Amino acid sequence: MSESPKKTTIYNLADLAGTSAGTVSAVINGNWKKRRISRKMAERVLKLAEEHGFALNMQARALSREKSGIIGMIVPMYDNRYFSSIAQEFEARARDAGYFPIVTCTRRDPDLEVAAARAMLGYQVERLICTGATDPDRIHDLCAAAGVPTLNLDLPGTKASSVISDNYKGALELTDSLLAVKASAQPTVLFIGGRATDHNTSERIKGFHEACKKGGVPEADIHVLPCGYAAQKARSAYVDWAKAQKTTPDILFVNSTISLEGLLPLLDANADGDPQIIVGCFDWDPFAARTNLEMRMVKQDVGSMLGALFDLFREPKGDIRLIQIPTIVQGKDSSV
Amino acid sequence: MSESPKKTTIYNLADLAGTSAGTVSAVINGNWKKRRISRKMAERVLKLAEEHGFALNMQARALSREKSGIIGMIVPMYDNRYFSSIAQEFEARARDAGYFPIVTCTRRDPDLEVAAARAMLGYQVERLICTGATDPDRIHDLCAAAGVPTLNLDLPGTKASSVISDNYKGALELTDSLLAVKASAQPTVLFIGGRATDHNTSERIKGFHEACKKGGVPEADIHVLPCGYAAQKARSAYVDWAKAQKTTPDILFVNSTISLEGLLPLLDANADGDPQIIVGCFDWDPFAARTNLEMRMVKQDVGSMLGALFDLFREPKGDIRLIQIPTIVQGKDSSV
DNA sequence: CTGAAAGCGCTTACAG
DNA sequence: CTGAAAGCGCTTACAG
Repeated sequence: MSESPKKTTIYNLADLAGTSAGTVSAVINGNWKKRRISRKMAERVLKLAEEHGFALNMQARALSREKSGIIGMIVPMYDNRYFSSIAQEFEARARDAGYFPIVTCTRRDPDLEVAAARAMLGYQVERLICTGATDPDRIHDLCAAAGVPTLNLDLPGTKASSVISDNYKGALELTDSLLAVKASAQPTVLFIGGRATDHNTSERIKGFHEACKKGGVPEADIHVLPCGYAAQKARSAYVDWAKAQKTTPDILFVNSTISLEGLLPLLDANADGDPQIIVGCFDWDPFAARTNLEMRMVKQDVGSMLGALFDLFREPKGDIRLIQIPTIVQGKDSSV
Repeated sequence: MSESPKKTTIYNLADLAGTSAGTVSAVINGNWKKRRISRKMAERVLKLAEEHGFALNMQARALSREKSGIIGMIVPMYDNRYFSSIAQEFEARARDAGYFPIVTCTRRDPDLEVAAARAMLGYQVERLICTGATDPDRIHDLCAAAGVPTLNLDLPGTKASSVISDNYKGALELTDSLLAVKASAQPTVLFIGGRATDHNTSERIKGFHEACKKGGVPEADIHVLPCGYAAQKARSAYVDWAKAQKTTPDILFVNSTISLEGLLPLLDANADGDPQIIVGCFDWDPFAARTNLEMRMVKQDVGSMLGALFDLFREPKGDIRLIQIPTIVQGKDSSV
């Protein structure tokens, strides 16, 4: 338990044990049977390592082995239930697969995404998962030049395999369930949030639109506002829309809990006097599911998404695949 | 833009530029004025680096410099607004301070905490932040043996400085505000969740108790159930308590949103017929704040906490300090 | 059963 | 203005 201020190395251990660094290395790595090192020596080395709080320098090992054992993930943000559960699942699975996971959040900023990818390459990640990346193909190119395979999650790319939710179907089902509540009326429906240019939002808009059409909502009563995800943007887009329309929607499809967070105060106030707005949200949050609003949520199946992602690792690297994972619509009474 | 499958090194660049590795190194690191390298050469090297997507091998640099530039944080979980915002803030500030942040979540498992700390030491972190750690002192010892300074966040330790919320005062104020709602009645009050052995929970219980006493609640009507944080544990502890008492509490102090998540379905059902339970929660969540319950929440000031944490870095390493950051009680009408 | 030595990709005095 | 060389802490054929 010597409190040496300096780090212990395999050379120190070798001196102490009266052996060579190579032997210590073999013992520490647990292949002393292969090296046919005496059990006695192995035990001596292990004991010394323990006593000195020895931690193998993984950077040196990585340099020497020419592989780091690190797997990286970039993610837009943590502070939201969807992405934070992705990060949490990723960590657990990466660790189980024998990797050391590092994750960086890039605040949906394309430049930060690239900077983060570069930094990860500098730290020698063996693979990189791009989650919700604005431009995954650009990152793919960067990584490909360094021989690092990438995979896309949540938002697809064209140059590497992707695992995403079935956004079209999820949005369709969610919209169906919202329309069912207002079955008799002639509702005004509004879709709000997200970026029109991103694949997920455009698929969701398609599903939303399709359901509206099938539900007999006239085109004139269907409104779409892909104003960005940020809470503030959703809020002001909603306010502006309501002012221009001189009314509130009967049915509101909110594209992510991030946008919902900005809208909530407005909807809440409304619930007092005006007729109740039926709200749907693409993304789930245990507390949002229990506000005093008439609320339906789409839960993305993070467990299956990450399962599929890690399955792709084992697959013979063949063609680029797009895997779509079904989502679950949570009604007011769904069990949590 | 050569798509070499192999990584480019400073030697490759040196060959290409017709110079030496030392020179390339100086250019890449931006101290070519100091090395008095010709602007011409510098530009040539930079151009080649760009063309080849060169990424300096940070592991090699770390080995050579004997410092990694990495700062580590362990955190119990991501999947909750408090800890995920801590992780997010930490990342941003660490990056601003010139560090490369890595964070690992340890699921409140003491063994995982130690394993994570060891792994981080292996990756040569220069400092380690222990957030909500069960046994921060043990981790401190581990790190101290390797010459790595630690700091505690959220939960304090005795061997390194700590930044935590003012748990006593926060709980006192929250309880005050809950009692104010039921000012006239003779309420039964229940505190639920957390670990009696952890500093935060015990301080919160003290504050809770103090407020109850001042509020004139007789001891017999004050109940405390530190049953752990997990949602399921809180749920069954509550059910058992209610069964034994043959009643529900009038005022419920929930120790963290994690526990609240398990309780919510029960409270919700209750709201129909029975008298409304006044709920307080130590921790804040934007959606939990807007359920149909009578709810008050304590928001921990994550920004100030991390500010204080990074301030400690700059301080001359002196005595061990315990910094307590005030919390904010959010009522039903507080702006978000 | 074990050791000496080269090599991984950098940095940094040192020498010119 | 620039290069040669040692060293950071490992791993891994290779030799014995």
